[in-house]
Amino acid sequence: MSESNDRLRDVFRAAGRRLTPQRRLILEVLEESDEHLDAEALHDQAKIHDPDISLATVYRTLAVLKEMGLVEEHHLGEDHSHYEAVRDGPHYHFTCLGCGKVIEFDTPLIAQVKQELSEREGVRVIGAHLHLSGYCAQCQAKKAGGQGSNEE
Amino acid sequence: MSESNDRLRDVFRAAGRRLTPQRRLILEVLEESDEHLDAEALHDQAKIHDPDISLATVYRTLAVLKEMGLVEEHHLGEDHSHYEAVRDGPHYHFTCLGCGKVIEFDTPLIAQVKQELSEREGVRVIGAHLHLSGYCAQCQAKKAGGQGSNEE
DNA sequence: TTGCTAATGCAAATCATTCTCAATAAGAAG
DNA sequence: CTTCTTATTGAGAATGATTTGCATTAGCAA
Repeated sequence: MSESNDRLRDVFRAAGRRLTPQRRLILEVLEESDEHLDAEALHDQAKIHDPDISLATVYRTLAVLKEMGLVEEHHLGEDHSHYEAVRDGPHYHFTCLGCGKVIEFDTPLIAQVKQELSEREGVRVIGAHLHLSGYCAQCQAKKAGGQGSNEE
Repeated sequence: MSESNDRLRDVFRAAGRRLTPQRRLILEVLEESDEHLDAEALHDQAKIHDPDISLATVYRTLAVLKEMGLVEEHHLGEDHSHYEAVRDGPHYHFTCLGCGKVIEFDTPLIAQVKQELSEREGVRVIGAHLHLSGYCAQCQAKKAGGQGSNEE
């Protein structure tokens, strides 16, 4: 317990930052969640383990983690942000306009788009967000079948 | 002037909405702008022609136009929204993290991604937002050349 | 022209996010 | 293990964007 515990601390030290229990907690909650949490949901989850953690700290930590590349911010709905721990490679999102479900996917085609744009415009591409929207299979069936609305 | 004037009105009527001078003005400002205006900039522009138009009306109209498919909303920077009149086909954005410049581009590869995802997941894709970020040619040169910072 | 009701302007209200500041605690140094 | 420096925290006020309530105005169908 005295050795593996310091991996994350080293990452923070390398970034010239301090590893606090709050930061560790916030990152853990994000990593253990399958969802794309927003700041408030994240705060709620974190409060289970540390009832005193403040929303301001959540936002501040999110900014730090984002800067360190450990977390990504997404604008999925129309309003506020959602956050996600960076696991493997980049991936993209599809949101169902009917039920709100989010499907994650990946595709090499985006790398091609980056390549294409880099050559055409001379830019250096660092980040890519792709957000598709439409209707999932279930919601299509629902609309086609009957006009009964049993979904909010 | 008594005939072409009603094109837009018909579009509104078909949507069960009223065409007001304010709505016409807001759409005109958006259509005549090359930029991706935010609500406040749009309000400023609109006030030139109608000093009494309110910011609330700008937001309300933007929502209506978006719903009618005449306008698109983008999250380009990190904070508030920018709006753009829908002209032709879909197109995508690159934002320079150095100077904030926005480059618009199009690519058939996104259509491929849609196709791919539709087949794989059975979804029906309606909208697509692709937002790349990085550094434009000038900002790369600036960073490489000297450390002189002449840019905010 | 009339009447119904959507749309407007204004100001107050919300919502998400950031900031201020005194108190606390991480981590480097001794 | 104690000390010191200063980044980080919690609480709440502040900010900025967007929305809403309400009384008034004005589209547009009849």
